[in-house]
Amino acid sequence: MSRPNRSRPTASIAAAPVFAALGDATRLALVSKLCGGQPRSISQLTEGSRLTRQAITKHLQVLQKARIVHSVRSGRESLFEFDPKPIDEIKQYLDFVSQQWDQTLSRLKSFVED
Amino acid sequence: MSRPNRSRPTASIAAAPVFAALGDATRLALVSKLCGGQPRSISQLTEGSRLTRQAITKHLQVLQKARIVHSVRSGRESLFEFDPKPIDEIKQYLDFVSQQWDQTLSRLKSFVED
DNA sequence: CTAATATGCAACCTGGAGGTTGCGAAAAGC
DNA sequence: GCTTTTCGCAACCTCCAGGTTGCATATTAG
Repeated sequence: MSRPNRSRPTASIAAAPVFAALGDATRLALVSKLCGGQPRSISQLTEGSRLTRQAITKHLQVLQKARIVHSVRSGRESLFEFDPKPIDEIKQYLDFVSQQWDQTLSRLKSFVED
Repeated sequence: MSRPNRSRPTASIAAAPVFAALGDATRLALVSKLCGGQPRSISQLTEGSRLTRQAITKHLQVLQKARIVHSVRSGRESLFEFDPKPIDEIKQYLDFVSQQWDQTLSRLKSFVED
């Protein structure tokens, strides 16, 4: 069988859409609200913002396409709830990057100490 | 003095530009190359890609504005090297999000067990 | 039933992201 | 000195993200 191939960068390029979804202050604020666990309706999520409900709706759909969030219809309102998997995945990618960099630093250190 | 104010979401909205900088497959590939520690010139970084050198240059400038990378001129070529701080910062934000979610799960668990 | 609430859908606008080409200038090779 | 390399700058193009307004529809309240 092929190598286990743990977290090589080529595969992690799939993380780009998740990063892109988080690359907006409005959407980051939405994630911060929803990761607390309580599902909230679009109107509730619009409440604090100066943006329109439709703008917030579009942002929520971007988050939903990145699977960071999903919606459940309940009566006349659609409730959005947080989904942790994509964020765990990009954390793995960032850990890979940090680890590569730390290896560089330790190689440099042992070279200087030599 | 004002509260220590550890990692509340409002402050972490400053992470949005860093996420945006990582929200592109080309730039993710550049980061993956550079986090290995070896500084590389623009031509070297263009080598594998199907894009133009100027396109790669623009991507590098985006990464540089997000402080994920910085350039040093050396003769006729400008070498880019990785900078770990912004990535550490967004890792902290993601840890905050995961932690919030985990607290929700444990609250739910203790409620069910009750 | 009627009114208020919550949402969906569609058209529209604007700015900037991502990419290209063309040209000029500085460094290095020969 | 002449020729490559390597890069920077600028103009230009296309497309979509982000935002708005307007209207239609379903659901709940009274």
